[in-house]
Amino acid sequence: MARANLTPERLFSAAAELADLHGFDSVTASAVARHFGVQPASLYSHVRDREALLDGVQRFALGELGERVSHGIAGRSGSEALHGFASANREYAQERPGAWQALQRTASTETATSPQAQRVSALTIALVRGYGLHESQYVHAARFVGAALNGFLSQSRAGAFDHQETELAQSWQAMLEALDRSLRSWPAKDAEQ
Amino acid sequence: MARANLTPERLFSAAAELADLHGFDSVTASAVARHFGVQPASLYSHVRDREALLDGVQRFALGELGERVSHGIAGRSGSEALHGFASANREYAQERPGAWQALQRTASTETATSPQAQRVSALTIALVRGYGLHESQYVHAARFVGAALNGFLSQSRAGAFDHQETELAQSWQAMLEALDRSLRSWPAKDAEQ
DNA sequence: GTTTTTAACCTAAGGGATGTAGGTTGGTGG
DNA sequence: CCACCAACCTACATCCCTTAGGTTAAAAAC
Repeated sequence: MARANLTPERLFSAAAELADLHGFDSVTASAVARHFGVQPASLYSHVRDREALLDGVQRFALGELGERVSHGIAGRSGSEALHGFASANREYAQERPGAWQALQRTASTETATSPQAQRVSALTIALVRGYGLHESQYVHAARFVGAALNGFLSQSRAGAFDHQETELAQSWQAMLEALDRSLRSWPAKDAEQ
Repeated sequence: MARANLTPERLFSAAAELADLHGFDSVTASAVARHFGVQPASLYSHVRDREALLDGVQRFALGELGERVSHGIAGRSGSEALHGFASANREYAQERPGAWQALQRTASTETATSPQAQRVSALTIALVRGYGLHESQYVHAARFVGAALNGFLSQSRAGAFDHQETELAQSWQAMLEALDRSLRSWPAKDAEQ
């Protein structure tokens, strides 16, 4: 009986693929085990429990997103970087729907402090820095941008928007313009206020 | 054996309570049945399956949110209405965390077309109308506002923001100001563009 | 009030998932 | 080659979901 050579990393990426194919909710220890042709109990040599498996998928997805975002904003600033950043997010959600959904989970401490999470965070800060904001405002602006983009993608996927494709693209565009305007007019408050 | 007098509505609101107490993921047909002192199989006289149960919780939550938002924007416009709208959302997420989480599900067609969903949508449109936007822009602005607020609440809950309470409140405030600015500067495009 | 009907409940059953404990064995190192 | 170890398996207990058919409380009909 040759061994399947499971590793946590292989589990996470395979689970992400399964999520893309069948939906994030369908990712179970059993489904992943079937994918590798082993018994479900075998996975517990590599991950503590299902929660840890899904956490790992989340970190995997963060890594992929960070890669795309990094490319999307490379060499750009201001409005162009914003468009690159936003497109990277949107395309990831479209091309990796199941993996993207993993990002919506409540993050474990391990994930929240992971290099992958910190990379995405740093890239968002870099984006808003390109608008020349006061440094004390970076974190607020970054959260705003991240929230708006992710919120839009989340709500469009969840069916909260009654939409046609063209109209949705217009709403996306209008949102990017709104974000751009608000970033360009961000007040120069310093840390004293 | 007296009957428990189950109805779909009672199931949905009880499930929402359980979600608040134990987390949305813990809401199962079995848990709800235990709450009412009946066997799990009995629930299927009232809901088609677990999915339908969770859908109902979502509509229940939409109803509650709509009620709060309605009060939050009553008699207000512009920035004041925005603050009322945002506060209603934030307080709902804080006071009904489990029910709020039900809102993040992918909506069924029944839910997306429900009176509750349409009310929340109409209230959001009323909010942006108060900024004097061109009518063709209502839907885009409404989506932007809804996405930003929900995205922020979602990410703060999910641990995506490394935060302290004071800083988080400042980010929230900064976001409201950013939203206000972007709405006040929304371009007056008409439908031809 | 009594009887009949109906749908709300129950039991039984089958299938699936999760995770622990202990056993077996493939692969590595000496 | 042998010893060791961790990766795998089996067995098991517990829990969940849902269907089919049976029982019965409550509503409707007389």
